[in-house]
Amino acid sequence: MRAKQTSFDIAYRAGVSQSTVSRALRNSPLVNEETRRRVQEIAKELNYKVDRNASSLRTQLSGTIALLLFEDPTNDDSLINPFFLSMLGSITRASAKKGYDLLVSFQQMSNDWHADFEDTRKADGIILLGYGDYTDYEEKLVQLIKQETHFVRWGADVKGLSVVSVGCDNFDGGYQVTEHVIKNNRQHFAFLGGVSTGSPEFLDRYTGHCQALKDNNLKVDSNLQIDAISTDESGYQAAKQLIAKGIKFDAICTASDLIAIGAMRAIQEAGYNVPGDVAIAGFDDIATACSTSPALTTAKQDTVLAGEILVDKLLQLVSGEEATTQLMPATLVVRKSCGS
Amino acid sequence: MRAKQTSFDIAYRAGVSQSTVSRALRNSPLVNEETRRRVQEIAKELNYKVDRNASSLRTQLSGTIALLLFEDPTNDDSLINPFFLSMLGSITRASAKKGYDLLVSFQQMSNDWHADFEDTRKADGIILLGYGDYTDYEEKLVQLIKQETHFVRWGADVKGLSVVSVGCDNFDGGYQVTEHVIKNNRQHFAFLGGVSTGSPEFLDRYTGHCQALKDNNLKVDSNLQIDAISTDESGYQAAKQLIAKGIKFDAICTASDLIAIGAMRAIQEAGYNVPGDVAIAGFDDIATACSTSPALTTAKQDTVLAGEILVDKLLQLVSGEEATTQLMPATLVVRKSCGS
DNA sequence: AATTTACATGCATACGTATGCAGATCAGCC
DNA sequence: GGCTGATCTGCATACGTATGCATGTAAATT
Repeated sequence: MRAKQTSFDIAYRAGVSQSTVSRALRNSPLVNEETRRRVQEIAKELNYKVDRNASSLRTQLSGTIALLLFEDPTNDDSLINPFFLSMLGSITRASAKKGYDLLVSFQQMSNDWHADFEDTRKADGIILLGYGDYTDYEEKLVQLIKQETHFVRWGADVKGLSVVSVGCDNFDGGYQVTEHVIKNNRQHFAFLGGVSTGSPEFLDRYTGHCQALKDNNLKVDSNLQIDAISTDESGYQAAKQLIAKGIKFDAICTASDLIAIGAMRAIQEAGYNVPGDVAIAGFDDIATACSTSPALTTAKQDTVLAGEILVDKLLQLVSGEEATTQLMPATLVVRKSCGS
Repeated sequence: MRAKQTSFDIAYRAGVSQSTVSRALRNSPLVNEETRRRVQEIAKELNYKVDRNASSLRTQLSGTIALLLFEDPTNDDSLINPFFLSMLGSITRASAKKGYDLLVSFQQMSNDWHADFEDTRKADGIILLGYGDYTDYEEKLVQLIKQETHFVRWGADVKGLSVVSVGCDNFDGGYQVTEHVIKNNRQHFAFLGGVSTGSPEFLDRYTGHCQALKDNNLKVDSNLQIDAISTDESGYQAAKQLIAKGIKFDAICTASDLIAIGAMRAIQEAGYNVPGDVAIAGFDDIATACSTSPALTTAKQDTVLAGEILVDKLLQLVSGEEATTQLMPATLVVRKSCGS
């Protein structure tokens, strides 16, 4: 029916050549003001849109960013970490703001991302999102660098690799939260979240936590640290394990809000009052954090800002500029779960 | 450095023509078994990937699906309804399974989606996701149909339009949940969720709710129905409003989990016990639903299945086949918030 | 008037792939 | 041996755009 319009159709209608149409639509200074307006008007009238494939083929630029999400494989497939979903939302908005489309993909570590996205010219650059707790992750990054892939990643800085990372100051976040809880007169701290096996992010949060304890002359009891991955179920189990140990504690710091939420449930089911008997703190500030009862005190990672920075840095790389790793502040968000 | 490989490079290495390479890689029966294997081997070795733009330009097929999310503009930007995020996840997986890429975009109603995605050849088809509670939404659909856009939408069937919709049986879901609560010996029901101004989905849930009441000889008190949009804050406010009315109630059904979560908070803060004094039921079964305290009884919409069906139907349309509107069952998920 | 300059347009082509058509090779058959 | 048919390969071209180069025109300068 309504056959697709090409730049030739516009050219015919406007009485100019196809070249002029192309130039007019891209606001080339080469084309006369009056001509430009006429062409653009006709294009608008006919609802003409540049064929992205032809354009990309010619310019070798796709105008698209690929967002690769890789999740903890120990997680249930259907559950996507809400923190990353929030990042996804902000990245979508940030790229739209820059006029880029966003290709979203859940990825396997096994794939060759450069080949899959840059060689195919599906995307100009890649954003990596996910906790970096795989053994072969670093090797993957090395490969990407060698292939000169344009990419940035969310997460802690990777020592020794010239990778652009945008991450949150996990150490400081863990420190702040813990210090806040200490001020609420807690002395016996537990920590839930993978440390030995977990992601570097979790480890940093734990390290910050421990530092805050030390700075306040409190003891770090490794018996009160229990591994957990970032699901509320895992937090629930970890908390039950913790209770079962029978060691006294009056505060739980966690490596993520999901863990905290699960822990809170376990603690409350065990008959303790939060924060009366036990203070519980999270990390991330996911949307749910303000809907728990009591509302969760946590360290906020600003996902909106993070999304924008990731996109900005990636586009810098794409356009051949340098870009630097950046650490974003974590902000203490005080709610009810740790007292005042 | 590592210059991009083209099919000509492969052809040269394999000692055949570019045409043969193209055919071999697409598994054309025209090409000799032995040749095919050799070509594919070399391609793999050189890590060659077909240029998607060139391929799409030639075939006029993008191998991409566009997912358009439009949200209730009354919502805060940064908050994305977790139900839709869950759908996004399942749609991403479903399209990957079909070998399609997914372009994600938050959309304004004002745009011409056909022009933006099909005319640009960025996508072969479109999936619409969002509550359909705008006045100009139907007009938008009419336009899409007229433009012969390939699209499917999530939501209730649209009467009078030949649109492929995949939606949940909201009426039945509302009915089931309400009936379950009634069986737990509740008599005075409140309902939170936009009815007059809201989406057709919310209205259906309410209608099912009312029908269940009637079938059980219970009264529908319109004073106990309060509008709310799908955020926990809105649910919180609505519940406070409800309490302020001073009318007796022992059960609250809601149009969404987020509303239920907000309502639960308000109810608990007011000193009531859930479910002892007041039963609270949700709708959707978002991830958070099992992490509230008490865990939320709700009507589950199977997002994984929904995502697959949406993608399947869209691809049917893209390939020129017919596709039909489909209603998916809602499943009662009994947890703790309504008694047993 | 001749020459330069500035500006605006068109011509021709390349981006990398997919495919219709023609040609080549070879087996099988009368 | 000549012919048909089957099987495989290559040639040539089109998809729709962007851009280097050449061309054309009018104004400005000498």
